[in-house]
Amino acid sequence: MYSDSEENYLKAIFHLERFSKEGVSTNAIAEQMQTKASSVTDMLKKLADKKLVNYIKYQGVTLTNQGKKTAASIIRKHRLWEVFLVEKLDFSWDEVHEIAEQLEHIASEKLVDRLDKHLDFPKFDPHGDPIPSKDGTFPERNKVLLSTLKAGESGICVGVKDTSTSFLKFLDKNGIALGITISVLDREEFDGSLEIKVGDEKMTISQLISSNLYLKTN
Amino acid sequence: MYSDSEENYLKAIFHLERFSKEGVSTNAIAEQMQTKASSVTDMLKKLADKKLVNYIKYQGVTLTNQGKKTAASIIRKHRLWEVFLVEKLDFSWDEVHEIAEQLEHIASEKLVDRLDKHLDFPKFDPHGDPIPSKDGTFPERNKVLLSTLKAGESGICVGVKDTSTSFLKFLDKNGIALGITISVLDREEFDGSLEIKVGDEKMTISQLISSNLYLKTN
DNA sequence: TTACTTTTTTAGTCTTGTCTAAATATATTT
DNA sequence: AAATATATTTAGACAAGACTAAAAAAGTAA
Repeated sequence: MYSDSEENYLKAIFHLERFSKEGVSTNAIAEQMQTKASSVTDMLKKLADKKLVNYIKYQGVTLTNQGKKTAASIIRKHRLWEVFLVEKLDFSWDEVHEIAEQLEHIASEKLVDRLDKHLDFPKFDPHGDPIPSKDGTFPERNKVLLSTLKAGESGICVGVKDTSTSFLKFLDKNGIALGITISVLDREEFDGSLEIKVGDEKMTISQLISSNLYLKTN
Repeated sequence: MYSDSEENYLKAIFHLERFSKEGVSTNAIAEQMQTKASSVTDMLKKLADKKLVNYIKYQGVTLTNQGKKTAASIIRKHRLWEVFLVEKLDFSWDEVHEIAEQLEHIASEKLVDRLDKHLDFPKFDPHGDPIPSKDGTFPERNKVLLSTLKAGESGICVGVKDTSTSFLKFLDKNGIALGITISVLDREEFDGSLEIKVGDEKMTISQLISSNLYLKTN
């Protein structure tokens, strides 16, 4: 249906759209895709011809409904494959992204449906990100950044904001994973660092760390 | 490492090499790949540059050791994915080929190893074809064509020679699948047709059918 | 408003993989 | 061996997707 490259652009625009109220800029896409602005312009014209984006010269782009639907289906495939890799093939959550980047382009609706069923219809991927349903709607979850908790509060880790390998490795090394309970023992107002308890371990983490960890509180 | 297209050519040459004692001809590859002879010539030059084939103008090609190893690894991935689709996702054996054609190009050695383990190291795919090991060696199996059996003999279905969708559908419709026991009740010498028993059902099949079904006898 | 900077687009080129049409090599007949 | 047929390669073109360098538009500052 669409080329791998077209699908990657749609995905990039979809992710960028959540942060910009206006249309997404050419340069923003170029940075996200690790490519040149001129290549982006070329592709935007093609996507516009196919009615996947609304593109006005010098004004950035937005996805059409068809574009959104397509992007959601790619994200759906990506996240389902991530669940598969972690749950069934015992990969750790910091290893699966690159492989899922390839698997998300496999074309077969039946395959995706069967995979979804095989995994028992998961609603969130190993990073805690929501898996859109077939019709493109994203499930919601009550999540809050660890950095917003006060001393004495606690919650269960349900996701990360920064998905970089270095951050995920840091979490692994410190025993922080999905489902782990984290309590805030004390908070240093000067630099926003927190003293927390993870399982039985006490540790101090910087504001940068705590503002990239999502918890579910009760 | 190699492009999808390069991998597909290697696979095609690998399969064709088993039938021709000499080098594989340009036209044979073109037919197998559903493309034009001129496109094949172009690609053969590229593969020769990369030391994957031995190519002499007008004389056809053979795979180098590197070429054979690469082809075997692609076939390995293809067949492991087919096992996965049938065993884990409940696809039938006539539906999996196209999807596996896509999955075979996913690059991740770790993924293949984990998949192999997850499937409990299968030696044959759902069509009964051998799955090469990591080092590229193919397992052997004592198999014989149904058409070579005499009246009174029987065996267990372990594979097919013709893998076309129409043939596989015919088998499905008639209750013939891997692991099914087939007995030869009578043989008509005039046209080579056989009266056979499949489970509790008696039926008559043509020579064309019986010469495309592999059985394991004891 | 004019001058300067940044962003975006255009124009032209490159690579990969494909194609058609024409040329050349090999195979087969007579 | 010459004539014909078939197989293969070459030459030139095209589409997709990316790039560089230059031009044009938009944004910012004096």
